[in-house]
Amino acid sequence: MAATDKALAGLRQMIASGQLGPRAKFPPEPELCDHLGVSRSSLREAVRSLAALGVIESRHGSGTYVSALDPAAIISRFSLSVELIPLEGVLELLEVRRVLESHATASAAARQDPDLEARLGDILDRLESTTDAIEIQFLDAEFHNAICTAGGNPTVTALTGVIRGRGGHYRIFEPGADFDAIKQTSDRGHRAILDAISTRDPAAAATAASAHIAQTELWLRALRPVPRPDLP
Amino acid sequence: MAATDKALAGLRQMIASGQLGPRAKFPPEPELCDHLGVSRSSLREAVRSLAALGVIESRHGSGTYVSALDPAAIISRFSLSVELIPLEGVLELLEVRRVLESHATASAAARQDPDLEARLGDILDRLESTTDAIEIQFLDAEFHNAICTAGGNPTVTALTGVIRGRGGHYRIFEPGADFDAIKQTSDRGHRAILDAISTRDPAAAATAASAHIAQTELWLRALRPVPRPDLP
DNA sequence: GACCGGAAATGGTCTGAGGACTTACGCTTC
DNA sequence: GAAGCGTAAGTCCTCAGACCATTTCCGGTC
Repeated sequence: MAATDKALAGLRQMIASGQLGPRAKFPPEPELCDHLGVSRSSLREAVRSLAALGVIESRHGSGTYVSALDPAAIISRFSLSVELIPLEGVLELLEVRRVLESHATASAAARQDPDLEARLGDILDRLESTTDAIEIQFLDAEFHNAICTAGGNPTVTALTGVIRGRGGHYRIFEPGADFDAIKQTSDRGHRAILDAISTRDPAAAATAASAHIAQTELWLRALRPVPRPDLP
Repeated sequence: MAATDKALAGLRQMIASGQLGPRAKFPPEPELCDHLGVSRSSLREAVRSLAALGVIESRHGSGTYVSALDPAAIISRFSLSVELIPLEGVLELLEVRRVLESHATASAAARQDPDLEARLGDILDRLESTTDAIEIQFLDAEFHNAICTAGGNPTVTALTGVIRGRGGHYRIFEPGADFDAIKQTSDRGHRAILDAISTRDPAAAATAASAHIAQTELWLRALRPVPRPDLP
């Protein structure tokens, strides 16, 4: 087996076997090299691999540690790769988001949480009164994120967040011919979701969320916008 | 900015900017080092990071390439990290699987595909006639995988597959007091799913799939099995 | 034209050295 | 005695150079 792969397997097994639990500290690099039988370069490449996946963390001057192994945190690491997926693949991912967020919205509607309703109402008020693309994206994320969080499953929140982040790289809300029509439809979609949550109607909430995201998919398919450079 | 991070950002931007599309070849390492202003070690660690995420691939003796950037392939890379998540987190993930696979099963039921039904029936026949834990897991995976594939969204198939693979690390089907009861319930659950698909009833299919996976969640919560070592 | 062997290109691994950051400890000071 | 501070040890980070392993390509041979 190749050196880096051997180191990778060794590190993974130290965690998988339970020898090192969440947040545990690894031995220093020289010791690990000796234990695994590879050079420091190979070991470090293996460490970087697992760090990229959110499984371990290196802290300069301190040591190398197992991460908290929190599923939401690990899923969030996907944004590094998901953000590079071309539009075709993003549409596949949006179906995942539609299904998951529809479910989370239904869960949120099933709960009795006046605070959530007030916060969502506030977000929508601000959202409806702005035409700034950056602010629209920010408030939209806040709205959906609050609902998913209320849904109760952090993993779902993280996953939908990653996908939404990728979708946000495409400029739907760009000044142009369709801007006003799109913005109005989007605003109405948000209101429909909030109404369903306010009336404690999970089925209506699921439908409204599903329709709202399906609408986004349609716009992406129709407009085929190009990804924009990173925001400031 | 640290050297490795600088290299990482540079590589990502080469892809994000469209300068290098799917399957494109990177310049040789020495050239990249020069271009990015970092040493070869730092560059290689950055390359390993992106390789771990399924974004790029190094081929010994040939070169370094952008991957196909296929969402399903990228999601499959998650299994490396998901397999290390403790039971608590796995239960959160199983809710994701339940929702997604329920959706995919409904989609499969909505299609007219006699081939699928025949194949699923064959799998279930074999599944019902074995008590070998390894074979049970294999056939179970084949059953669910065939349904998700028929659902039509490869991303969903990959995601549910990753989560199912993690669940499979826990020995539910272990010879013991409850083995027979659990096996029978599981078999009935599979039949219910196949029946719903055969009768082209998406709603029933979604319900059956959801109930089947919810049952798995209950078993995991109740039995709290320990992860088993890797299979041969 | 097909096969084969060697040379070139390229990533993989190892070693050694020095730098940068964090942490802990002992000292000083109040 | 407690707080602040500086030093030293521990640890990861980066660089440089050399050599190995694999793939690819090209020319020669049959």
